[in-house]
Amino acid sequence: MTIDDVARAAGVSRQTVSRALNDKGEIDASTKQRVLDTAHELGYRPSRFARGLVRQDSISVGLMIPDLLNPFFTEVAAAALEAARKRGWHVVVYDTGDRVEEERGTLEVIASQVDAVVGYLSLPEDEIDKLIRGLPAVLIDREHRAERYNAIRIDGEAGVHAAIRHLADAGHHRIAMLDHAARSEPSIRHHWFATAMAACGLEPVAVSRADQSLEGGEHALRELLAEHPDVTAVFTFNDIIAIGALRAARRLGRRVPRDLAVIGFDGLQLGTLVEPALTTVALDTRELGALTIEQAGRLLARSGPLSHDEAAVKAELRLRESA
Amino acid sequence: MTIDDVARAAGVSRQTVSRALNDKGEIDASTKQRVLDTAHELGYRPSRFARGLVRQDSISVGLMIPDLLNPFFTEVAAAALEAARKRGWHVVVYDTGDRVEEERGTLEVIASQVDAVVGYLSLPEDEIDKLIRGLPAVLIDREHRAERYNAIRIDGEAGVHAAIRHLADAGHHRIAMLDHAARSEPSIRHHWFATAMAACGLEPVAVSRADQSLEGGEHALRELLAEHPDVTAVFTFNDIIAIGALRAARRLGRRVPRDLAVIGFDGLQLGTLVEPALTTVALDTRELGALTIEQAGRLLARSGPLSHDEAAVKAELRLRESA
DNA sequence: TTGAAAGCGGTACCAT
DNA sequence: ATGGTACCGCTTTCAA
Repeated sequence: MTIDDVARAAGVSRQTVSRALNDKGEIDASTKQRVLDTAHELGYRPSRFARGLVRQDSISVGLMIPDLLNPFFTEVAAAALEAARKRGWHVVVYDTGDRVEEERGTLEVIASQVDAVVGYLSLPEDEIDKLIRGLPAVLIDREHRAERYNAIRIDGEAGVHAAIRHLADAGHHRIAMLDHAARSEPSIRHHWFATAMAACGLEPVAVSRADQSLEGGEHALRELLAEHPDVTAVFTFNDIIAIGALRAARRLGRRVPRDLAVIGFDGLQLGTLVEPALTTVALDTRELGALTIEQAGRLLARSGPLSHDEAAVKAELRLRESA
Repeated sequence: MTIDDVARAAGVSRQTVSRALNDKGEIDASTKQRVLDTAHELGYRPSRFARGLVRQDSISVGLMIPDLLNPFFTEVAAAALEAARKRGWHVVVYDTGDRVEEERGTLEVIASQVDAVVGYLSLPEDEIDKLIRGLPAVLIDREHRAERYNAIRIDGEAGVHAAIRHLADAGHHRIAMLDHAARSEPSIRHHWFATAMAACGLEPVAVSRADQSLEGGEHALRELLAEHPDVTAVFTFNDIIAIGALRAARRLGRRVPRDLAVIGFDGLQLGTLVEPALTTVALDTRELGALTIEQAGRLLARSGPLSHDEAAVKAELRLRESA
């Protein structure tokens, strides 16, 4: 079913069909109506590829998200969508379910579908290279693993320092961290935590690892407190883990923040919803999304990319109730 | 920058370039390498449109979501993405921010970008008609407003009946509902509520309207209880409103479920997270997503669409702690 | 107002 | 192993 079929059925040339469909002038009203009618009867739809080929507009970017149901990634995705819409871009979203095979498969197929890829990728850089073959890419939060690709960094150093300082000022000196358990190396957030502790003249009581889920946080806090009952404050890799910890604390009968102070990382809206509201080192996810899209735009336009400093979003301490 | 530029630069024909890029056989290894190198130097990327034009594969659907940050829609989106990925489809996501203006603008531009649209649309059908001009569309949860389009319904009748029956059996007879405030007409969920109440021989104490937000639910419950202090149970339009109500109840010093029973609708994961966990009439969002994509597939294949009964997902009472 | 022809940027088929 | 040519389905330019 092509434009020619419609033309034939309506007894006109295909240019006339094109005119009718695209609301161009220079066409008799009755002809137009007749063409429109036959097109409708035939159930004709113009090929988006043929159209795109000739009108060189419309940009679409692929957005890679590890798990859309994780509220943090939901916020990032929403922010990226918003920034893209302002430019009239289309965003093709892929949820890789945190599986590298899915990442691979998606990247393999993505190259012929979008003009750029943005988002979270856990594959090593050389493998990404092979898969996307020059497709412009903007990776988010690669921590120390972003060498060759343009990445948007999350700079939580000052925020974490402020958080630890806040705990220290409140008299806490038995402080622990719940880091994530995904990769074998400690996270960069842990690094910030360690230097912040040192700057306050404090020694971490312990650093446990938690799955990035409510249950993960709950479980990890229970274990932590079992081993170190004297801990009075915890800093966590992210808000999800922190909220799990909050729940564990409540079930253990520890009152937050009186018996145990909890500080998360991310600044999720979800944190305002729990009781007590979560104190956290907050990220501006909308800025993160905007920067990501901005960087993609620069790559596509081949104008200079954002500098190392510009390509970062700073996180800052947001005091609520849990610390 | 086209395939011809690369061919010229490498001193070969464009077919040879095509072979090199697509890993076809029948090409000298050294030639291939030379072509690949020049392509890389030139920063050449094949046009996805030209490619799509000749290889007629790859389907992409537009997914319209009113507000991705609303956890319910996040779940639906994730479910649709999952179902689409199983078929190898690409999903272009549009967050309309609950504004009809955005809906219009998106639909207008979408027709030349995707093979089908699915999701939530609040525009009236005749306006949708004009905008998408025959693009296959699957609307979700149009309640009673879906006449001509294929829609996936949410059938909560039995679930709501079970919920009200549960309340009645627990001795509640002062029951109210917090409906949504979006449209002027009462929701179909309200209709189910009303018939369920009647079936139990009960008379609703009141039906208030709430914005679909935590604050909306909180506010609405306060007003409701101010006017009708004798209410002992509420059924809400959705879980978000219910969670807001939960918060209001706690702040008013009403213990849930002892002083006030609360039942929501949707079955959000979020509801397991609040304290007490929310009893709700739960929807299988994954099934909803799967059905939506399935229906889109049938429309594209021009095979028969799902029947009225098949195109529905049933909601059922999920007892947790709040009632 | 309408139609013929020339692309848009690729891939596939058939020679060479 | 490589190149010539047709063609994918549509829009734009130019004549008629």
